[in-house]
This record gives sequence, structure tokens and C-alpha cells, in this order.
Amino acid sequence: MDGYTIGDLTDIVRASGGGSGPSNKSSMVAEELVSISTDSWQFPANSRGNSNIDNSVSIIPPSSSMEESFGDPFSDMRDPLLHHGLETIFFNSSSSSTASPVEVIDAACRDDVFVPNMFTRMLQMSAPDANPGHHQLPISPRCQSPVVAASSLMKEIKINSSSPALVAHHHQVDGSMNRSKSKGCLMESTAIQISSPGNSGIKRRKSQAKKVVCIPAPAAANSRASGEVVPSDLWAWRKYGQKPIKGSPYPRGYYRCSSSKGCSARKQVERSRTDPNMLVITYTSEHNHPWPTQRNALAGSTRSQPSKSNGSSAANTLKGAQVNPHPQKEAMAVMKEQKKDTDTASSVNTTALVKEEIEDVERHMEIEGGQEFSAEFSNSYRPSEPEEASRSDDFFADLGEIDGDPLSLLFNHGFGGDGGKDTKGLDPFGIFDWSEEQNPPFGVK
DNA sequence: CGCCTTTGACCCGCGC
DNA sequence: GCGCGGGTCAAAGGCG
Repeated sequence: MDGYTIGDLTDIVRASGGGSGPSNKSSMVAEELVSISTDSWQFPANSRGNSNIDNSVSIIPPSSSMEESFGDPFSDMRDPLLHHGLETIFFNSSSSSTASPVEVIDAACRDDVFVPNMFTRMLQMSAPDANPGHHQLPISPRCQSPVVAASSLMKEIKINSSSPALVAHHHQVDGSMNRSKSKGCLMESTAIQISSPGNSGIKRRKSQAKKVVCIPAPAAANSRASGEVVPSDLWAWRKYGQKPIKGSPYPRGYYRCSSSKGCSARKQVERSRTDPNMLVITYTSEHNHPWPTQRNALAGSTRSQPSKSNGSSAANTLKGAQVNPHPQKEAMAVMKEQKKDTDTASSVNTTALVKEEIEDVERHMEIEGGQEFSAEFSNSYRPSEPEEASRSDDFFADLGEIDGDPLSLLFNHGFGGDGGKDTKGLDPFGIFDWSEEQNPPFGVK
């Protein structure tokens, strides 16, 4: 690859499967978006011959400093499934240039490409408009939407121009209100007001790192009685509020991490006002603890969700931290199942979008041009190098302090540990919660 | 019993 | 200064 640079903390990763999105929306992939088409998990034909995917994208940990991670030592332990899925599936799958989507997923499930820290990885891509010297990447003709979107604000993003189904626009975002319309999904990086546990009653706005994840909203059937759909991830979230949002017919739910007391991690869940099929999840603050490792940590996290005989419920609820000897294979099987269903499913737009940003860092990056980030990260993370696998090992070695096998926990939690009966296990990214009702978009009946 | 959701009230930042 | 909009609190009630 023609080298990579490090970006800021703003990234958007969008897994699109849509089919439901008009191509013109694809072109709307605005700021900081890199899209990954999960639409049947296929790359455009012209991309299949491309074997450079894995080497073309730089995936870097955004949170290498205390500032960026809110002083969170676990900041790069976040949401393992999501990023892992994206990264491994789309950036480590080069070994099979003609790989089918399932194969790609399969590859993603191999140990040697398993990489944690999904939410913290950066995808760096060139933006044709911002960087004329770079190539514009084609958009998957099939889904007619960007497939993986990743970006950063002030950083220069580089990507192998031949990488298919990838597109990024690089824009400088100004003000506290950033809107990125992508495939009908309105991305807003509005100032978010949060409460700091340490500063009770003190609320801050702006300069808050936030990740905006745009994912396909489960069908209405997956909605709660209130009509709200609540994707879940590895963390346990407790809803503490809901507010109608001006201009949006859909309310916004407020959740805080209940996995650990004192955890300031929060997220907001709302439907995109421009595309009701999309859910916009805004993560703010960071978890100050490892992934939930005990049953009780997630107990009741999906309680209100009706239990279904297919085990798609609750949790999914992570029925205990059962040890799965082959979690990844199992997950792969589940993902294949998903893929199968996805092809026939629903109008659900399988688009996921992740965005992370720290405005202060943006300014910093603007000045530094990303070089500092490069230097900062270069010694700690080289995603496209073989070292990555070992780094994964290191990561899990670090997790050794946590009860149980992190991988097992991960898959038992994120993918479900009961042999695929659990629809939670159907979520390769760990961000969907198909547990609520019947007919999960990727669901297994 | 512990954790959840719901929901109205309250607080705060921001724009005018 | 005021009003609006958004974010949080906390009480009430439900569930396993």
C-alpha cells in the first residue's frame, strides 16, 4: 500500500447491505465515511480480483492516549465484535480474492485474523475530493451504497485505490453540529451532554468523544412496544431516559452502561430521521472496565424483551459465560446462517456505520497533519502487518486478568454460546440485538 | 432481590 | 434574560 497515515478519532464504519439504498444516497456518503457492503457480503465483480484489500487499509487504534481514551485503560477493549467483524471481514480477507461472502466471513473467523478492539480501529482511506491524488473507490454496484465507511476528520486517509466497495469522502467538519448523510442515514455529531460520575451534576458539552453507529434497524417486529429498537452489544446497558427529538418522529433512548458501577459509558439510540430503517447509535464516553465477564453483569439487560423459543431473546442474554471450545467456528456458522437469511431478508437495510470523533483532536490533527498520530501509533500498532495476530494475542494476554477466556466470553456473549440457538450469536458485529422479537434480519428460525 | 423499563420533572447549554 | 431543546434524574412498577 502506498502507506498509511494516522487519523483522528473520528471514524465511521458502515456496513451496508442494503439494497434498499439508492445509489444517489451512496454518493451522499459524506464526511468521514467508509462503507462496507454487507449486502450478501459480496464485493463488486471488479473488486474480486483485487487482493490488496487487507493491505490497503490502515487500521489503527484511535485511542492511544489517555486523553483520547478518557483515561480509560480499557478504551481499546471496546466492542470487539463490531470492529473485528468489519476489519477482518473486509480487510483481512484478501487471501481469497474471489472469496464468497461466506468465505470472507469464514476467514474473519479464523484465529489468525481475529482481531479485537473493533471500535477502536481506524480505517483510513483516501478521499478523492479531499485528496485529488488519491483514487476514488467504487461503490458496490450491488448494494449501490457505500459499504464500509470510515474516516477521520483532519487526518489524511489513504487506502489502496483498488480496494473495492469502499468509498470515503474526506471533509472537514465545522461547528458542533456535523451532519453526514449517508444512505439516508443522518449522522449527527452534536454536542452531547453527559454526566461524569466524578463530577456529579456537572455536565459537559462538546469535546466529547462519540461514536456514531448507524446500523440497519431491525424490522418493526423487532421493536419494543414503544416502537423503539434497541440493538445491543457486548455491554450491558440500562435505559435511563427517552426523549422525543425535535424534527424526528422517533424518540431517542438514553442508555448507560450497567456492566459496572461508575462506568460512564453511554449511548443514545434513535432511528434515523431520514431513513427509518437505520438506527443511529451514539456512544459517548468510554467504558472504564473490561467487557462484562459475569452473568450478573448482564442480567436483565434484555429483560423486557419477550422470550422466544428460538432463544433469540434475552440474551441472548448471555446465558452465563459458558465456555465454547470453538466459539469462532460457531460464530462463523452462525454468520453463514445469517448470510443466508440476509440474502432473502427483509427490507432491512444492512448498513452499519460507525463514527468516532474527538473535536479537540480534530484540531490537533489539523495542525499536525496526522503525522504525530502516525508516530504515536506506529510503534504500537501496525494492522496490516503479520504482527497483528500476535498483537491480538497480546491483547488477550492482557485480558488474562479477566475471569475466563476472553475469546470464549466474547463469543459466548457476542455470538451466543448455545450453538447458534441464540440469535445474539447471529450478530457478527455484536451490535444488533435481534433478540427482541421474531424475524431478526439475520435471524435463524 | 436485583435489575430492568417507563416516564415526568428537572437541569443545563445554546440561540435569539 | 428567556425559551427551547436535549440530557439526566429518580420514582414507580415489572420481571426473573
